Amino acid sequence: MPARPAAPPDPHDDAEFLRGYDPDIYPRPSVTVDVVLLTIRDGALEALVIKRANPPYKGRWALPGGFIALDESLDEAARRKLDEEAGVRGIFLEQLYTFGEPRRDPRTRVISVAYYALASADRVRTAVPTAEAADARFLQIPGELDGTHFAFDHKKILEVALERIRGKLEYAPIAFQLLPATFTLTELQQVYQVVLGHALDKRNFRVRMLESGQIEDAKEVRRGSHRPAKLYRFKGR
Amino acid sequence: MPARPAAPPDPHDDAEFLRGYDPDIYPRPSVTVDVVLLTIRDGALEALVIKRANPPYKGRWALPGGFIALDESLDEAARRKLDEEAGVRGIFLEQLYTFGEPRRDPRTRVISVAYYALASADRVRTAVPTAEAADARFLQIPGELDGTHFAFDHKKILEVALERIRGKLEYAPIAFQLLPATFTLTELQQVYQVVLGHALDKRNFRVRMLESGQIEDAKEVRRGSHRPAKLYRFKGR
DNA sequence: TCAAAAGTGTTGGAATTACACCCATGA
DNA sequence: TCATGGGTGTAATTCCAACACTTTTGA
Repeated sequence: MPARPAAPPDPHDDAEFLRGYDPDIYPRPSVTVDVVLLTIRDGALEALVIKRANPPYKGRWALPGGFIALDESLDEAARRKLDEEAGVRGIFLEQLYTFGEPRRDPRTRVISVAYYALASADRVRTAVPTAEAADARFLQIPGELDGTHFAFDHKKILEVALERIRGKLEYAPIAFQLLPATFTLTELQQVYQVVLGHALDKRNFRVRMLESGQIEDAKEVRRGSHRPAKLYRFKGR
Repeated sequence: MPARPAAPPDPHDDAEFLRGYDPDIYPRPSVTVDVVLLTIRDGALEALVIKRANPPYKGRWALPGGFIALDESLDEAARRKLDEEAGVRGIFLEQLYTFGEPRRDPRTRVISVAYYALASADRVRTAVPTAEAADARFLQIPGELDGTHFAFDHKKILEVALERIRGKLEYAPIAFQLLPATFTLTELQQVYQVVLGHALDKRNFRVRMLESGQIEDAKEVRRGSHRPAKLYRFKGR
């Protein structure tokens, strides 16, 4: 759901207006983006969190994110933060929800436009250490949500992200974003199971996927100490 | 998806931090809310739009909305704008999407948190005239979308709202928000048809609704110059 | 030969679609 | 009595859920 550029305004109208315009007639809040970066590792859904090196909430876990620049779009800000704080580029990213309770940040009024991003584990190696981050790690979701001390309302953001991705999994082709370019049907099924939080029937799952027309045979196999598995590829991207 | 209040921060940590905090170290954009107020009148889906009395985009049609105050939540700001600019209170309201392209407002960087609101026609009489509004009217959606000159990216916001409500109609009980407290099954069916943009089978629709458990018999009838129709009521709200 | 994961069909029930006529009322 | 919208059932099809064993490989 990306925003399109605005239609050009009537030129005479705006030139006239802009001469006298003072942006300070309305109070301005700070605006941040926060990104829920989700991946699957070791059969579990994980989200990147960063330990805050500075107050407020020093020592607590926070989502990667930060203040937007005035010349970048919200999507660009989210991608920049993903790059700077997680070292990840070019992955699936979508706006989640905007959190704007007046006291959600003790410093001042901060409105956070939250995003969620999906990446396969092989694209997300180790988090990049920055001046702001005392530490960074992947939290198991939803398993470690309750035992962790979060900064701001970031627990809530993670919960909303989980809810969104669970709902969306059923009708949108997003599971593939959590896998490398080629994958086995068992791996795809594991993505569904881990996100949804319950087991699925193998035979029904395979028929459903193959008949959905979303994937195609990659004409390769993956070998292990067992029967080789056919590899598939998502038809999009 | 309402935002919950943030968890309380560590007090010592924040007291220390706040003494030296300068909110101006990061540039701050302006933030507005814009509300897509949808209703159904004369068998058509309509959205309230307001003709701008001042630049920028003077004379073009815009959604009700405006700058947020620093001590109100985003939801509160949207409700305030609905009250001030449409004279409507207490209706269904949900966050839609946040639009933040750098040049979407020619004055300065403005980020708009868009909402959509649903109301029955009897709750939305005439729009309230304000200093900012040269005129206000209900636009037929999607019919009049293309022939109308909009301010900012408000056409895009309307399109996203329509897309959202269409998708949501199929799994969430929102159709009732567009009807008065009691309604006939034919009226309910019309809501679905108008939003989805295509006809539905009457017999299938009725069975589906009655078996869904979402509505109950209001033990009344509506009379006209034809056979009286049973009235129903939404079980929630 | 064994362990490990891959791969494969059928059946019963539920849900969905298509489809057309009679009913009750007010004018 | 007629115009208007209200109200009703059935059959065919498709979709979904439950269920267990054989195959292929590497160690």
